[in-house]
Amino acid sequence: MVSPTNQLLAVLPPEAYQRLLPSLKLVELPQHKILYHPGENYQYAYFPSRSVISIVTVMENGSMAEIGVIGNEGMIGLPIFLHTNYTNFTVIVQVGGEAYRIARQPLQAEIDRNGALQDLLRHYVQARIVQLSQTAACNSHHKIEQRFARWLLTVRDSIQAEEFQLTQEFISQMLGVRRSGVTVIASQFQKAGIIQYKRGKIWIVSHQKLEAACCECHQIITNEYSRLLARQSDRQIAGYS
Amino acid sequence: MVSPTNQLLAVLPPEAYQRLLPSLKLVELPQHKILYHPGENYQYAYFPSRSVISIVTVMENGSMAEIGVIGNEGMIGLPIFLHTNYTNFTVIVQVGGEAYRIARQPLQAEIDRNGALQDLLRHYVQARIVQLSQTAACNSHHKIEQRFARWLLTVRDSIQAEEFQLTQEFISQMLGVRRSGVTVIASQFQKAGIIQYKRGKIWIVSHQKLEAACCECHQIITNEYSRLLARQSDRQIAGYS
DNA sequence: TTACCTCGGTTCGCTACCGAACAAACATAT
DNA sequence: ATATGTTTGTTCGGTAGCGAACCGAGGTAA
Repeated sequence: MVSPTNQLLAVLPPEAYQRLLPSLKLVELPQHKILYHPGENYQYAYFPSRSVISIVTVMENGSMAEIGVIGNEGMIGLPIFLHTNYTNFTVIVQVGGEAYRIARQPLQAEIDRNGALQDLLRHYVQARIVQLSQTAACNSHHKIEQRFARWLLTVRDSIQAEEFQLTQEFISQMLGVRRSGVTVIASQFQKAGIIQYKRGKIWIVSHQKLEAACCECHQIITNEYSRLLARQSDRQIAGYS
Repeated sequence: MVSPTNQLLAVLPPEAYQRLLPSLKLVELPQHKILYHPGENYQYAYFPSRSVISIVTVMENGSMAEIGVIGNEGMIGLPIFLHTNYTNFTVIVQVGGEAYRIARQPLQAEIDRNGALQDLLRHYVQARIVQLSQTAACNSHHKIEQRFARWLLTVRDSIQAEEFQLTQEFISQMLGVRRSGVTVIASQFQKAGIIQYKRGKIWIVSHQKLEAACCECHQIITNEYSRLLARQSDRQIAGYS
């Protein structure tokens, strides 16, 4: 198995990475830990390597909506890059595991060099915007079945594993639907040989079948991430000038 | 009536604004004109002053979802700022009117000075992300009635007028619902003395009642825009350092 | 053992919204 | 005035998903 790491950090040029390295600390994020409450200032950014982090919003009527899933392709901490201190969303660990943590100041210092990290984060912002936009469209126009499939694929890609610790109750909150709604679909998927699950553990049996059950949204988001997060050198050849 | 202009341009310090001025051209955007097709490179940015522009995505099943509304508080052209050339969305003029247009190069040049414009756009990106996130949540959890009310308020704020040229058919596409669904709500709103409409023209009778019919989402987005787009001088006092 | 808690399976009636179709009112061009 | 297209009003059956409730199976702890 390839050494698990974060894709954003991996595409940085060696010099930039070396400058960040002393400030990066590998931490273990426990499942369901809340990294940021609404309005809380961002003191650290996180680059997940084997964890999945969700950004969610809680509405006045009490219902919840997940508005971002960040895995090893991304970073928690855009408010630092965007000079805006905080957001009104909740940031919660969805699947526990390792992440690289860095404090605000050293990250800011590297960004302020106007080099590769700044370029990379600009592209990353665009990728997140596309992810968000597609989520907005998907939420309103696709069925629970497709959204559930997409969500599983996203988690799979984020932690590069086919099995994870997740209850249907938790999944239903992320999808913003009833728990019993998830149960019905999960049971269908299990009968169809797509997944298997048992008391809070769920694993993907057939990746292909899962993709078939999914809407186009997953592919669109994946494509956008690969387009925008190619290596610096590639970008200098093919990119904008 | 105050001179109509764009709020982003208005909060720029005079020097930065003066540098942009020779490149800014006031253009008239006709209703329903498509500014960018999916994948099309951004050659111009637009700062609406009295127009409203929508960013929409069309899904494989043919349904449409609006993922952004930009009025005089915003800009079309984030892909230029983010160095990513294009998006896969469609940009269409929703309510025709004036906008300031600027070509990619002069805008990029001013951004590259690393001054006030770059700071401002960073904040603007954050505001757009919040807008998008709230839209995603709103789309899945709020009723057509509330979303319709919110949408009208957004348009009102964007062009600072109580009356606009919009068919129910067009509105239904922006909301991603059936046209007859909009008709029913519009008719209710008219009976309740909230709006009036007639063959493609619609006007707000009671702003207060409209806000009452709306979900919290409009207020949340509005608050975020005012927080982040305060004048440079204010931000230096209260802001991040 | 007993008790308790968590997780998943299943059912009930209900509501919002869909897709489709058709009709009526209005506007514009001839 | 007549014809044609646009915009809105209304209705129909159908369905996806809701909220609430209840049950049972599996795990954990005394």
